[in-house]
Parts: sequence; C-alpha cells; structure tokens
Amino acid sequence: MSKCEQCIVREFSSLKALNKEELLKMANCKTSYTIKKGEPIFEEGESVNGIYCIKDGVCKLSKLSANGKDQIVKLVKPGELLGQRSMISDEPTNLSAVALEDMEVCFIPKSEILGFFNNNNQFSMNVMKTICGDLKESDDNMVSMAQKTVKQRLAESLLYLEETFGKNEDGSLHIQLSREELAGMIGTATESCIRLLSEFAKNGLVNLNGKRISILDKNKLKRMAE
Amino acid sequence: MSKCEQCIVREFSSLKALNKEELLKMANCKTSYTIKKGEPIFEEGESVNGIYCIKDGVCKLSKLSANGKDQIVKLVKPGELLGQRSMISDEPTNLSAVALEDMEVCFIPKSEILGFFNNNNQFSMNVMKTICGDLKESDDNMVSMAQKTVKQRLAESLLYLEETFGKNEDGSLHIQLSREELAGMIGTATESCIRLLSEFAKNGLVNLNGKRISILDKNKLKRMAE
DNA sequence: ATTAAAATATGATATTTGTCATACTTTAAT
DNA sequence: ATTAAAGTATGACAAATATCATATTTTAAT
Repeated sequence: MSKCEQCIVREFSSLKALNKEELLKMANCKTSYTIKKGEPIFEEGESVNGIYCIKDGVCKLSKLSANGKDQIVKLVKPGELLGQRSMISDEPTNLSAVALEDMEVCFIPKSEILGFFNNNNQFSMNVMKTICGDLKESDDNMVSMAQKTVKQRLAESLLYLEETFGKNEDGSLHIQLSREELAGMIGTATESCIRLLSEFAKNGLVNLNGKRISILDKNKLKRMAE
Repeated sequence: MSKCEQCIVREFSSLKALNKEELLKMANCKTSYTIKKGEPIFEEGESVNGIYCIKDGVCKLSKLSANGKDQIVKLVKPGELLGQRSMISDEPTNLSAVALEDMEVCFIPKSEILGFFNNNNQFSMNVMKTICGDLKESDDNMVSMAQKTVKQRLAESLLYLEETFGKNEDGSLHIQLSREELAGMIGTATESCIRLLSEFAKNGLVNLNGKRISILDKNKLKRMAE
C-alpha cells in the first residue's frame, strides 16, 4: 500500500488540506485501481460510496440522452476528485465516468471523507469551492449550448482541449478524442462535427492527421468562439 | 428588526440547521430588502459578500450571452438561498439575479455565514447538498440543451413551471414569464418560442390567453418532452 | 379615454444542423 | 499479409431554427 503522504497529485485537490495524521488514516483505508482505456470507473445510476482520486490518466463524465447519444459533461484529469457530488447528495450518480486513457485511481470510502468533513474545516471549504467551480463551469457550458452555434462550440472546445491537456511534440492535441466523443462534447451529430473540422482545416485553422488534430490559428479560433 | 426564529421560510433552506443562539446572532446582523418586479438583486460581475435568503417572490438567475440574449439559468423561489456560489468561491458572480415578482429578501453577511460553517457541521453539509443539487440540475439542463429540440425543451419547461410554481384558479401558470423570458429559459429565439406555443395551442396542448398559459394535456407534453 | 410603446403573433425566407447513404481510411484481429 | 470492423469523410437532402418584416394585441402613461 503506497503512502498518500508521498503522492504528488494530492497537492492539486481538496486533499491538500489534510494533515499527516489524516493522510496516514487515508492511506490505510484507500483502495488503488488501474483502469484500462475505455473501461468505466462507475456508471450512471450506480451509488458511489466514496471519492475517487485520479492519480494518472483522463476520464470523461458523460450522460446518455434519450436519443441514444452520449453527452460529455466534463473531462477530469489527474489531481482531481471524482464522485463528490453523488457521495455528498447521497444519490446514485447521474453520470458515467469512463477512462479515455489508461488510468490509476484511488478510492477513499465515504465514512473516511465524512470524518474529514467533521474535523477539518479547510478540507470542507476546499470541497465546497471545487463544487462551486464545477457549478460555474456547468452554467457557463449551458449558456454556450443554448446560445452558440455548433461552429462556435467546436472552436471553443478545441481551444479548451489544448489549454487543459496540452499538445504533443508534433503540435497535435495531447488528449485523443474520437470524432464521436468530440461531437458528444459540443453537443452535435458526429457528421456535423467531422464536417466542421474539415471546414476548419480547409480554412487553415487546424491540421487534421487521421485522429490527430493540431491547432494552427489560435487567434482566429478565439475570435470565432465568442 | 424581525426575528429569524419566527421566519417560516428558514425551514426550507440550509438555515434550518441553525440553533436558537445562531438564529439570534443572524437576526442581529441581517438586512431586509424589498425589491420591485424587474429590479436586480445583484448583477453579473458584482461581488456578493454574503447570502440572500428569499422570503417572498421569485427571481431569475441569468447570464447575458455574447449575442445579446439573456439566458435564464435558474429560477429561485421563497425559502431558497441566493449568492452561495459566488460567496464561497470568493469570485464575482457570473449571473444576474432579477426579480420576476415583488420580493422580500434578507441579506446575511459573509462573515456570519463563515462562522456558521466553522461551528455547525450540519449547516455546512446542508449548503454542500444544495450546491450539489444545483450542479446536478445544471448538468441535466446542459444535456437537454445539447440533445433536445426546442419543442422538447419548451414542453419540459412548461411542465417544470407548473410543477414548481403551481397554477392559478383559472388553471394558468402562476409564474408569469414574458415570451422573451420563456425563450431565454429554453435557449431559443423569442419568435420560435411564440410560434411553438401557438402550435401547442392549435394541438390542444395548452391554452393561451394573452400572457397567461394553461397546460391542457400534461401527459402529451410529458411524452413530447422525453 | 387616447395614444405611444411594448409585447405577442404570423408569414416569408435564409441558415444551420441532422439524417441517411455511401465511400474511403485506419486499426486491429486472425 | 489479409481481412473485417471501426472510424473518418463527403454528398444529397430534409428538418429545425433563426432572422427579418410586418400586423395585431395588450399594457401603461398621459
């Protein structure tokens, strides 16, 4: 069992408020998992009786809509926590979490987290702030969905992906989403997403190399997105 | 200065966790306001240094989009709290709150609330749960915006309005939104909203009487919305 | 009560987006 | 290396939605 004390990603989440003693307690009750690309961490409707701390790899939080399309609500990266909402609300989760890359995660049971809530106000505040951040992000996304065109949302998403997950040496987006997933993120049909990407490529905004997408003209994309 | 202890709406919010002593403290530092229909409680970009408790009247939380349309993110009713997100995040609010009816609200300063957070775990948990509920609602709305047609969203919204705010003796929705506001809620152009309402009326789903809207066939609307 | 302004309504039309069909390309399994 | 399957691409067309114009109705101010 590895020591939480020495885990770097802890520093990037609410867990940074925990003291040595609490970290030891946590190390004793946590469970580590490796999850292969494409596999779920949890699925819509399940009860999540704790929090997952992401040590490595990125996953998508998505919701299956009535028309059968998978809408991506959020991408979650190392250092972030997963399952907080469901755990706190004491409700089955409304979202599925599926690995976009091979992942390493640690599961910390609810009882433990509730103990921290009671004894460590800074930790509670951190969690609250995180959820408030998620809420702001979600509201903003909602407004984008409602008021922006698909083209604008695609531009916005491409910029977000580069900004958040960086790029490879060849300049292509580091995070690899299929066209279907990208469409599910911006809320459109896969074909529409592909078509607009082609248009962007024709206009010199991006370069397409199979699945790889490189942003060529960030400023133009920015202007387009607003 | 009225006593918070005797205020009924308190029972419907996180504030129900407060004890007598805390309620007395709160009564001493709160400020009461009346707000006329159409007036703002706070506006996008302002810092909200506390929480508003809504005693009477409904308001809209909305965000002005780049194309000049006002997107309604949430409606807030008596018993609910306002400004929690901004206060906790310590950021200017990303939303405006405007009264849809004459309102009575109480403002409780941040310092007071932070004190409750530190000394009353139940209160903290209540606030967390509320924000988690908002987050779920927002995510669900996002998926609706992304995956449903305008017609489906209109049906959904009409049902929500009747469910949440009830109806008058004549059967019309108690809450009165202008067509523009209704359009801003479902994320469409005002004309499209009006046109679809007319279509609903023609098909016997609703009755239109000037600004008043009555739902005639709830089941058909439900089937339509999903 | 009269009038101006705002809100609601509807038609005509343009634009955006989705759907279906099909072709091409990449990936992974044998 | 070959082949099947999945993913990507593009065209043709249909459906949904926005925009602009204009008429009608309601509301509020004088």
